[in-house]
Amino acid sequence: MELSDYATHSVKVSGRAIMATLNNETRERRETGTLGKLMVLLDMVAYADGPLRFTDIAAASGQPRGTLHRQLVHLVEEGLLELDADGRYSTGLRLLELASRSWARNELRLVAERYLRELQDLTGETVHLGVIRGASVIYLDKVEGRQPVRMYSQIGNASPIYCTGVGKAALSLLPDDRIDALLTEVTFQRFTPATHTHETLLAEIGEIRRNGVAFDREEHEVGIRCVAAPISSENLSFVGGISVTGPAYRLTMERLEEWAEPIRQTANRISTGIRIGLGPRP
Amino acid sequence: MELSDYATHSVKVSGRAIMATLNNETRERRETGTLGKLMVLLDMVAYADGPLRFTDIAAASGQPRGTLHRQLVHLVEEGLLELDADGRYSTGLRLLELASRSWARNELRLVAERYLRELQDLTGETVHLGVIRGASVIYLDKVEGRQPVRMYSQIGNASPIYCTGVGKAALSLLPDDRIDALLTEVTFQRFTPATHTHETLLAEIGEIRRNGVAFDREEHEVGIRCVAAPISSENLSFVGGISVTGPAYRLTMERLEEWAEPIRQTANRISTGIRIGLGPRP
DNA sequence: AAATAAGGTTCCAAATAATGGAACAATCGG
DNA sequence: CCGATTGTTCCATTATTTGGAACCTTATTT
Repeated sequence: MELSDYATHSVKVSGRAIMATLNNETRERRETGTLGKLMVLLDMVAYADGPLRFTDIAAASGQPRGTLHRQLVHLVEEGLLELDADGRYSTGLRLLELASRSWARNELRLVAERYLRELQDLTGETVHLGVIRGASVIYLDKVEGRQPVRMYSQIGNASPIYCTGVGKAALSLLPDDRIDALLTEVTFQRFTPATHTHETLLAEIGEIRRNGVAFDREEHEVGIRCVAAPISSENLSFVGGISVTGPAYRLTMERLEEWAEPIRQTANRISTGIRIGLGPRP
Repeated sequence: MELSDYATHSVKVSGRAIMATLNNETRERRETGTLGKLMVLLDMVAYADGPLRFTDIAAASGQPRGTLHRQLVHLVEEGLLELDADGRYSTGLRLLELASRSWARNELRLVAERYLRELQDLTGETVHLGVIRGASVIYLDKVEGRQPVRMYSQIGNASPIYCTGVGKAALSLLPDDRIDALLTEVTFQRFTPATHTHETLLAEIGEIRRNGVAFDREEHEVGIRCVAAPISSENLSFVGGISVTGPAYRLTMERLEEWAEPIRQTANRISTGIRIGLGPRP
């Protein structure tokens, strides 16, 4: 009942749209056959507001019941979905298990680890590492201060590219045509009075390119500011960034300016580390 | 080169074996068609020691090159795998993204959250929440002390059932025939001098049933002890547990005994919370 | 520099798996 | 107890996957 509108829309938008891989000149060819169909279901369940019943999924996916049934059985057998006693589907622990492996071995994360910590020590604020995927930033790691933390919370999270420090910093590395291509897919949602529009974002990109750092001036959330600097592989096969984030009352713009230089330096070190293939032991 | 032996074996063992769902009397029917084949590949990459090249995967999977090629393309298109500039495959960020959603919404975790924190406050030590999947314990959450933490590290991690407090506690809830069924799949690896064998484990299960708590007396790692208590849904459709873990020098057996009662109580509250469907707002 | 090998990719007829309509259970509400 | 709703199974049809072979492309050898 209250689950009846997990929005076919937002599923597609937040879930699948992210799929758009960055270096994909020839878009529109996600012919992944059987797997593609299953992933749509997985997305739907993952991005729903709560567990979904068979009927809900049937309605939203438009698949005939017989087909859907077998698909769900397969997903459950593989542990990608779970079916509880009340007949409701939610995502399976298998995902967590696979992601945990994936995360633990991620090369960028391993290289960046110690630098993030250094930045945290220097600033005392929360440090993030993120990567661009499609028109979103996905956070790969986070080092918080002394607080008792909800660490995982941000990791793996996907945020819009246009109102995060990491997103803007990363964008600034891309050639204009790629930026344009990316931004056509984006709908600019106004999170705060300071959130960018397409035009103001493009204007700021120029500035970011000159400075080598991007600021988030409460553009995503009121009361939250950050400084970020870009990271990339040599051929831009991936781009991302690191940022220092905190409450506006503590992070005045003056203070953020002070941190610009160390952030830029750290980002450069990470980029270099990636390029020369520094393993987990730099 | 150095990747040539990512062990077809350990892939199957650590990866797929975990799939064995608990309440599956009629095993041996993992007919998941296309999806199953792709998951084997995903597992292989996820459980390898590093990125794999096409040829490595081809050799290990035994698939003809043409077939394998298309399968990998599909996995990459869906973001489940990533192909770097050197032609090496590793797991994709899509997994992290999905798992992050999954984790954030997990009902058990949401119910348990505040209780874990309470236990952390009481003991000052690290508290874990885990669930049984096949013959492994998968950690769902972790609350650490004041240290600057590597939070994610343990979450999603799969550990053997027979040498973890949570695993043993959870086992103790199951009827003997199900325990037997589970343990036939298990090879008892000797991690420390105190690690259980099949026989000693069964012996301890009786004791755990009487006490309602399980101890890990340096059975998985020398110098690490823990107390754990079991959690379950009404019909045992899932079983798991919570534990308090720490260094042996601080966690004497006397101290662990003192915590037995609070842990038992907390575990009971969580079980009740689950059963009456307490949402995230208890 | 040419020849050879190894690593990847594309093609296509044959084999296999997915599809979806319909018939069949099970559960629910009155 | 009936009718409605929800979930499951069956099976001929349709679509996808398969795998061998031919084909590129890059390293390696002579």
